[in-house]
Amino acid sequence: MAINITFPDGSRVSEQPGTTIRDAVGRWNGGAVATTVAAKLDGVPVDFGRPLEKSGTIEPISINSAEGLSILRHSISHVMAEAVQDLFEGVKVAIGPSIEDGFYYDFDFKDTFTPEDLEKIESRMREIIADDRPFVRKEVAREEAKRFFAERGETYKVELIDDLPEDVASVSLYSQGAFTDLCRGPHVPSTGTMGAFKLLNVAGAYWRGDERNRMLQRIYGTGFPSVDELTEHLRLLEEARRRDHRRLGRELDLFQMNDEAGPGLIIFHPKGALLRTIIEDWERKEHLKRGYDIVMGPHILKGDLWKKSGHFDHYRDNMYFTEIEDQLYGIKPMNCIAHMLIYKSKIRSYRDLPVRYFELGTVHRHEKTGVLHGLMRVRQFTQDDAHILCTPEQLNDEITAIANFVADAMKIFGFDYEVELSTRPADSIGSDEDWARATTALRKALEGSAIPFEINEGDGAFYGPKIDFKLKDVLGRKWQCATIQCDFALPERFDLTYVGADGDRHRPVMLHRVILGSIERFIGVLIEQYAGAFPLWLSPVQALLLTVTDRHIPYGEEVYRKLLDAGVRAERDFRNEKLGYKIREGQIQKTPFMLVIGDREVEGKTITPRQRDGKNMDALTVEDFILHVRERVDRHE
RNA sequence: GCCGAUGUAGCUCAGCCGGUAGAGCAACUGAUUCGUAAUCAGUAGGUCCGCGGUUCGAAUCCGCGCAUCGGCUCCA
Repeated sequence: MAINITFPDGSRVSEQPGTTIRDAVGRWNGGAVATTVAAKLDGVPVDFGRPLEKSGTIEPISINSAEGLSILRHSISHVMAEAVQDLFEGVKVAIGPSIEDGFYYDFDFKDTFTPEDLEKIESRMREIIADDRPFVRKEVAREEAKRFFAERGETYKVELIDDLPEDVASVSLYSQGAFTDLCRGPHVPSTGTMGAFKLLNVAGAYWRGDERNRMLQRIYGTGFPSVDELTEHLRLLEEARRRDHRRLGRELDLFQMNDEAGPGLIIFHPKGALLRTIIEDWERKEHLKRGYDIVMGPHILKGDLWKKSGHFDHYRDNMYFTEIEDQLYGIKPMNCIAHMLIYKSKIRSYRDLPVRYFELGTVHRHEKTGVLHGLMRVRQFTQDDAHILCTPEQLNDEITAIANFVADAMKIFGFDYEVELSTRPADSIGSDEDWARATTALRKALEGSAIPFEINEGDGAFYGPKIDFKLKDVLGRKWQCATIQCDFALPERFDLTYVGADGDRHRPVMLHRVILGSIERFIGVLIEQYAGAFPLWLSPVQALLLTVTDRHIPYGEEVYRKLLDAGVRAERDFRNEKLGYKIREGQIQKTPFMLVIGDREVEGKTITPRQRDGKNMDALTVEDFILHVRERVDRHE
């Protein structure tokens, strides 16, 4: 009896049961077969060679789609696992999924894999690919699969099967040649369909991502349908290395990290400190404009306060402590405590709310050595932190205003971002009702502004749920910067109150929020975003003055003076070097403007700006140049 | 914190099987006074990450520690 198959374009064909999807697709559109790696049968991804059993819809998955790419990479990971087991005796396989930029497979092996091993594995993979072995799917009973892997000593697979929900009666196995893996699939039809791949590096990874478990060896690789796409991806990796803020930070003389000073501590050089000052000045201005008050708190506060706040019980491992005259003091990892003390300094009326306390607050957090990374992850950093105390009724407007603030800031710096809502973690304080209220408030504000978001279960702060803004840089990498946290717990613990219109005392709600997050991290992201070529308004040096010969120095000094007086950040290179040499150095430093001063300029009382893109502006007076710079700085260019 | 790799001049890197350290760029000095990405010549520069061990002798081999890099866990 024939069955009816519907394709995405609406066309229907009649097929005999047992016909493969491949054949059906071939009859529908012969051209599609070559680029198809699998298909969705009634919306469920399955192998291209799967026989049809009943009527339904088929949607081919192209190797050029995101889903197809993921299937390809997953298949490559199986081939890699086979190659590894071929080459090395006693390797156990764990898991090997496709990931955003490629794939990995985790192995348990007594020896360690070296970069040379990766080459050997790649060669063996090419042999397997040349064999063009089909990926064969087999559905077996759960117990049979367990026996199968137990006999082969594949204890990780046995554990995976044991942990399946009880109602799962059977699992699927995929084999290519002699290698069989527990796998949901689908896979590409055969090992001949592998596109272009490359193994990249080997790293440690805990079994099931739990640090209490055994550490396995993870081999990372990437794969693409074509060699060209692989080459382009490798070029992007190279580009990322070229933009690395640690490298540019040294080359542009922005900051250093110093072994003698200690890990995770940044020393800002004049240009880095200037860049930071520009950003911080912008922050102060923006916050005052938006109704925040600037405050400043101490770096250390008595231990009892940290006990009261819950930090001592829930955040102690991340804190540093010191002792003064037998009194325990905690070095602040967050800025909220002092802000609450400011709130408590007098009786507050509902008419005073909301209050918004802003501080460029420098905090210290103990980070494990292995996580430190340039400016992105450090032990001392400064947050553009604020705490807003408001009535429950004001909560929505305040959260919305912060989200708008984030949107405005990200626009100025040229970033896209994604939003996540993180809910209550296991280790936390406060009542269930308060957590529910806080989470709802955050969600409603996002929904009210039609901001799309994803839920990140159990990832909130210990005192409240949070909205995280993950900023995306030009290379598509994501960074956590802005965050809004809704907190009913700390106002309770510190007994913060306001007098309501009814004359009674009420509890305010506290919002913790940062816009750029850590200034250090944000600068790191900015360096990579702009590849060190900062826009004019941020550039520590906006204009570099270059003399052609020594006789132009007096006029050069005059110009330099005028620029400084006008607030233009200028530097001089009046050395006795050829112009081309000075320009090369200025260009390497990515200076927005180089102002050339020679006979023509001295005579006409002008300067000739050379832009970073290599083009010259027409000669103009210093005054006109200053106006030009000011206009562009005002537009945040 | 865990797994792995790495650590030589300011930077990038070479240095074989253990025999006492080298290049390019940068720096400094001199000459050159020059118009849009590198003028020429010379000089100087090293705790070979640190400590200990093996050895007649260690940058090189071994151990411990520190730091960095790539990941994992964690996170702004």
